[in-house]
Amino acid sequence: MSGIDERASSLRPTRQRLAITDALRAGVDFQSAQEIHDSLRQAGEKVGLATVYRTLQAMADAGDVDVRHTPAGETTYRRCSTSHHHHLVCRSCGRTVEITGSAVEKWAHAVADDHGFVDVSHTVELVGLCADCAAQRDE
Amino acid sequence: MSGIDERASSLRPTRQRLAITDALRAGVDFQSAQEIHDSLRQAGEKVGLATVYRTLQAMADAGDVDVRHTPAGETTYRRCSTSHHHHLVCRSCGRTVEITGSAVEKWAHAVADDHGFVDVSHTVELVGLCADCAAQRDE
DNA sequence: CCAGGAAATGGGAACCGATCTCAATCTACC
DNA sequence: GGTAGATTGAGATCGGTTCCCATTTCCTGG
Repeated sequence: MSGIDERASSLRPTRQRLAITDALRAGVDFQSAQEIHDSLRQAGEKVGLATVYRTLQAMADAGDVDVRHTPAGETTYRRCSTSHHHHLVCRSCGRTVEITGSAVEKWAHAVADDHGFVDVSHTVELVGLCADCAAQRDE
Repeated sequence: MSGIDERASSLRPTRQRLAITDALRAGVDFQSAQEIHDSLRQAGEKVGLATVYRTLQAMADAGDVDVRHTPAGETTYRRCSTSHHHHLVCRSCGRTVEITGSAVEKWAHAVADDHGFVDVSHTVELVGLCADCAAQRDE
């Protein structure tokens, strides 16, 4: 494994890979490998679980998809340049608020630029205590 | 498991828990449960692995520590309000740059405030391609 | 100070997501 | 059409985490 990565051209467009790409396109949010495997099964496509894992990993390496780890320890994937948002999660009740912050986007881009990095994606997670849970804690 | 969480007062300050708190205090960055378990062993403290996991989880629930999932699938912990920085990682060669961005900190705080959340911690990860790897890819 | 009972502990089994192995299959190209 | 090399898939395997349950520790009331 050399440090230099080959062009992405070594990926052959097999039926399985196209199916996985489709599944990613169909899902609006992050999906786990197993979820994708399931939905492919239901769609009638027979694809091995190992293939799903391998393909998603290859895509992640190539930068075609973003990767995210859920609190449950699952690895989830989403195709790049999807309408893009972050989450604010309550650590007590799990309530989730979607955030779209152009401020972070700009910041991320600026920082990356500053260090000569290109093609940068980012993951942001805010975890706190929502108003209700905070009130309960303090009473 | 009711939706309403009890006060944190139900945590008894046992020797094991104090040891784990110490280990968290000693480490400057995120540590996995197993790393903490190891360092406790080396320090002469006999603490079961299950206890380490349980305690860290309880602390995370109570908001005393931040949780982070590494790409390798490990769950790591860091005590809150440690001197705090983020990483910019090259997805090809793994080069890492530490970033301290007061801009994000402010943004995170503002967003949380806006939604009535308190005691908010955040995790930010920037993944991209460093200048060298980008040059190699394009040649 | 002591007994009772709930909370906490720890070792090992169980679980689950992810990876690896390897023979069979398919695709691209000559 | 034929062959080399990439790809696939079923099952074994691995590593991190959680569960189980008997034992121990700690708090509380008497």
